[in-house]
Amino acid sequence: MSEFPDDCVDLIVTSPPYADSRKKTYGGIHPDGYVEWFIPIAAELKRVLKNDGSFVLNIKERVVGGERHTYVLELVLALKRAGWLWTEEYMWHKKNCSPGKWPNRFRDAWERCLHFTKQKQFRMFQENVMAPTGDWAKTRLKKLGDNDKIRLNSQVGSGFGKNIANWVGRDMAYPTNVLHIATECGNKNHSAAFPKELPSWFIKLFTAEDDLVLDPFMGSGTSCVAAYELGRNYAGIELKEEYYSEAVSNLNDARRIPAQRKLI
Amino acid sequence: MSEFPDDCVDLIVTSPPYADSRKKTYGGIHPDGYVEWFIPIAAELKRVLKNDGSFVLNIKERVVGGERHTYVLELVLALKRAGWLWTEEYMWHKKNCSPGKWPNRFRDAWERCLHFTKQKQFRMFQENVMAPTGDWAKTRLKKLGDNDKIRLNSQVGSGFGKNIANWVGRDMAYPTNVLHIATECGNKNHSAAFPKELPSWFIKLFTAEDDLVLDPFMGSGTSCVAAYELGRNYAGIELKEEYYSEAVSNLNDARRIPAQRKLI
DNA sequence: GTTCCGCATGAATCGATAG
DNA sequence: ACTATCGATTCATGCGGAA
Repeated sequence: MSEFPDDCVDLIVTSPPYADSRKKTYGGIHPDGYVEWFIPIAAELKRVLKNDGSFVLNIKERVVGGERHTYVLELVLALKRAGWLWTEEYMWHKKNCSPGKWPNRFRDAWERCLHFTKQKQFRMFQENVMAPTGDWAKTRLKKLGDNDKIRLNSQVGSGFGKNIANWVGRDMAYPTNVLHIATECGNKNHSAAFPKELPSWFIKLFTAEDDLVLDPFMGSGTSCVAAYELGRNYAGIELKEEYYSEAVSNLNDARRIPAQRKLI
Repeated sequence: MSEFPDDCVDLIVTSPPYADSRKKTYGGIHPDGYVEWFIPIAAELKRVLKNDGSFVLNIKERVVGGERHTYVLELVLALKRAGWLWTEEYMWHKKNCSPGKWPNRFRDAWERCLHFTKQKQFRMFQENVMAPTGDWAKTRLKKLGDNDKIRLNSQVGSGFGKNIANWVGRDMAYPTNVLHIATECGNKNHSAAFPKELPSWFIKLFTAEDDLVLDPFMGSGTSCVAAYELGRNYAGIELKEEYYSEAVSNLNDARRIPAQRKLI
């Protein structure tokens, strides 16, 4: 990242390695040292980000010794001390979270999407993530699983399927700061990073076409693919050769999404 | 609270006055002094709570100067330093959050329900809050009319009708740590407290009948009414005479919920 | 062409066992 | 005494193949 000029990135959206969770692939950052490890990286991120840009950090603290570790809370405080503004905390509701049963807790079905900026005024294109509502939702929701109806009745969510584009011009509403997105599982080879819908949503919200999106922990390139599909420029950084190759492969397979579908 | 004996409360569930948000009614605790104000109260809460009890704190940080204030994060760290275990953070997704539009953020549709305990081992009755599974919904609900679905839907989490009870143990699944509950939009006089469903869920999860539930910021008594309805004992503390009277009135109107419905 | 069913899969966590 | 590994538990999703 040191080769990047100052103030050149419009949006940073990333999902860094979670503390201790991928020790086999990333070497494992210990929770107690997580903040110390992250802060110098955040300083470079702040340097390359434009003043009216945004930094979206997808992260969730792990359970250590029966309680939630506090390194994410401490990271927010440390980033504030480093000059970042903690503008908002979006919530990713994972509709299909990992199974399991334990005596003292339920399955964890949400992650944080922390939104940091360099200044109070920043670029935001709210219309780009409007979601359907009203009568439209009633008819469209019929095609969703019954389970969605039961658990998430009448919710105006954060973007549904891709064919949503057909309904442009009908009743649309601004979303909330809660995103309802399923994790990608199934027949993918790579270890499922966050679902493409997640970076897509923030890319649509915080950038325009031809803007530059950076993912400093690229992994298999989900954020970069999302940026490419939406007609944005992208930059990704990845230390692991294996992940890098996979990202290149995924980006080669990626296709731009037709313009009229970008608005949704 | 100083009159309470040690280790007498099974569950503390409360929604304290949010910093600066109700200054007209509560005198307004400034965000910067929030932790300092809360810590001595938390010490008393820790004294009166049984060792295997739980403390559920419903709270959300306000926006101050364009960014989220950090007093809630600092409160968690301070409570940990005071000996509390930060066992879990449940998320309350407000299905119908208040309308509004701002240039730099969307409507806030979630609040934290922080779960603290005194020790790793605590009482938890997971079966009491089980919800229908996806398969159950797909196969069983298909034959019901839409009205039936809606009616059932509205009762998820707050006790089902009688005929649903027949299915207990067959097609029920444990919930996640995300609660989908609508805010109560009725024309109540008091400034909107949390919906009764929220304390009800935690009361069912963390207490048995005849246990003692405490709400140290009773307000209009929502938590106490929930406890009473579920056959628990309750204690509430409220400084404002006006709120206290309203709570007494609400408690006089409350009715116990028939036993067979408590289990769902 | 639909609808239905079966199956693999996942940023998980706990408790017990082994080093 | 402390850390590392492993089995058990559990459910929404999306795919492919079958009806």
